[in-house]
Amino acid sequence: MTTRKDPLGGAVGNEPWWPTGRLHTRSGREPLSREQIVEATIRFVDREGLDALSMRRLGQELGAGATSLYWHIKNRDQLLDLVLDEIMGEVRAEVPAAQAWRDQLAEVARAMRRVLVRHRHLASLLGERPTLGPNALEGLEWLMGTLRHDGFGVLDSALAVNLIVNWASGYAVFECRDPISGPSISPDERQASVEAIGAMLASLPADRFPNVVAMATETSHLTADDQFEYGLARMLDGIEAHLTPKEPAAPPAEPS
Amino acid sequence: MTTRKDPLGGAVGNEPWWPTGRLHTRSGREPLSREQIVEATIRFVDREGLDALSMRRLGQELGAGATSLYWHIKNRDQLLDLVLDEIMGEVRAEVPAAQAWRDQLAEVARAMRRVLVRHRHLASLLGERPTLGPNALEGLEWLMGTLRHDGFGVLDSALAVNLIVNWASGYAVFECRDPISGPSISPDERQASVEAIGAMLASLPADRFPNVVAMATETSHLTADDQFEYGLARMLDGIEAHLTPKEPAAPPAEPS
DNA sequence: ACATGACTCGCACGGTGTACGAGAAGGGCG
DNA sequence: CGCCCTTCTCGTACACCGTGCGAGTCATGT
Repeated sequence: MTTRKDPLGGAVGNEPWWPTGRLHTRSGREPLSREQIVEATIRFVDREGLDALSMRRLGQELGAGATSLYWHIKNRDQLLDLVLDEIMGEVRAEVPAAQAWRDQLAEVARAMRRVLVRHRHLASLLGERPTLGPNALEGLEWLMGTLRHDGFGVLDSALAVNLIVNWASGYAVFECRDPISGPSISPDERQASVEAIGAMLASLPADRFPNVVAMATETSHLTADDQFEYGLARMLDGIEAHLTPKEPAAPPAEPS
Repeated sequence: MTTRKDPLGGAVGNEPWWPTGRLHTRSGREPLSREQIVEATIRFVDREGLDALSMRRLGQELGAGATSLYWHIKNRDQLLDLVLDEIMGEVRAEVPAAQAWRDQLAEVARAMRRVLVRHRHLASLLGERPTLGPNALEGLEWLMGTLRHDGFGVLDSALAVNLIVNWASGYAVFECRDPISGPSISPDERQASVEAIGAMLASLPADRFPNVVAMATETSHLTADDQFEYGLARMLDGIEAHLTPKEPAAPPAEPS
């Protein structure tokens, strides 16, 4: 509400574009900000895991008191919503722009998986709370736009986008959940869990679980990328086969 | 130090993680049992939600002290593992036996979604912990067996099963996640909340989110079943198209 | 009669989220 | 200059959490 003159003639009425708030608190440090808290939360959870996250520990991470955070965020749940939307922004930021709808959907799926695997301890949040933040909506809007520009109808775009994004998210969540997968954990951790699960599967009676044992042995050379690309290809094949014969590059398109 | 025996399968070497120890009551009165605790947990969470679950409240549900439960279960996490495997047993129990692989996979996907929606507050657990319990393994073994019996190779079966089960689980988790939590169990109420979210999306600023708004309005008549069946059909189409024309023996052959 | 094993449970400890209110400090205004 | 108002931090407090520990109860084996 400060009515200060804007020397550069900015159009802002309420706030200058540069923070004019106080620079020092009684402890001499810059005040917290919501962005700072969200960033610190992501950093902390990436490093120590989601179970280790508490408001007190997060306060320590920021060199602040635990309850100081509550001036900037409503509660812990809202903080997690902000965190989730932030990494949805990461997805949106790093998906390459492709020409054809098929490549576009594939790149979105890969970017979603890449980001979730990078923040593997945050992936499980996707199963607990809806992602309706501004970044998620903006990404959805953009992806819908590219498909429509390729000649997809609204209904076809919605179904295809929903299917691809849902599947890629779910795949990544399960991949991050399962310690046997997840290429971003340290090798010794991964080795330990692989051996543990392998030993468990080996302990299964081969007469009662012949197919599971066969599966475990014959798929041992498959990486998570292999299975992801397999599913992605099958899904895009199914979508493509279901399209009406009229092809892209046609602005108007009607759902079948 | 007291050297008490406990019914849990402690000191595991290559044993599966689930408890293998037996328990039997000697007293005339019926004491607690692991099955009783698991059943009460499912009942409680279905009624009051996952956040309301605590060992003290669960003890009240059973008319027992909170710490009495710890004789039968190792800790809360193991209890949730048991709960998850129990509803995996529900899935296994109610999937109809079909003849063709395509119908078989479809019925498994539908049963998975049906059970998770029935226990909607438990669905999010799937995103947090792997499901490697005996019921899940048995169902996996059985499904792999049916596909192999239909001529699928081990690798093809594994990829297809993994894809379908992962997708159906993820879809159901997200479906259960989106409706606002509450005592609503009936599908009508659930559908109502889905429509409420659709209405919220349709009220977004149409100039900034034209495609999202168009999607929300044009898909308002779609039920969750419609979208599930759409995705299921696309996925099975993709799998079918990838099969070698005649019979099994299709190596992974992953495109890039 | 006595020991033993199978359970149950009260207590306590250190942790959690967060409501509350006291305080500190910079900016605006007299 | 003093004074207040807004902004922001944080210590304290409260109810609740998971669960380790050991004492207590009771049926059964010998």
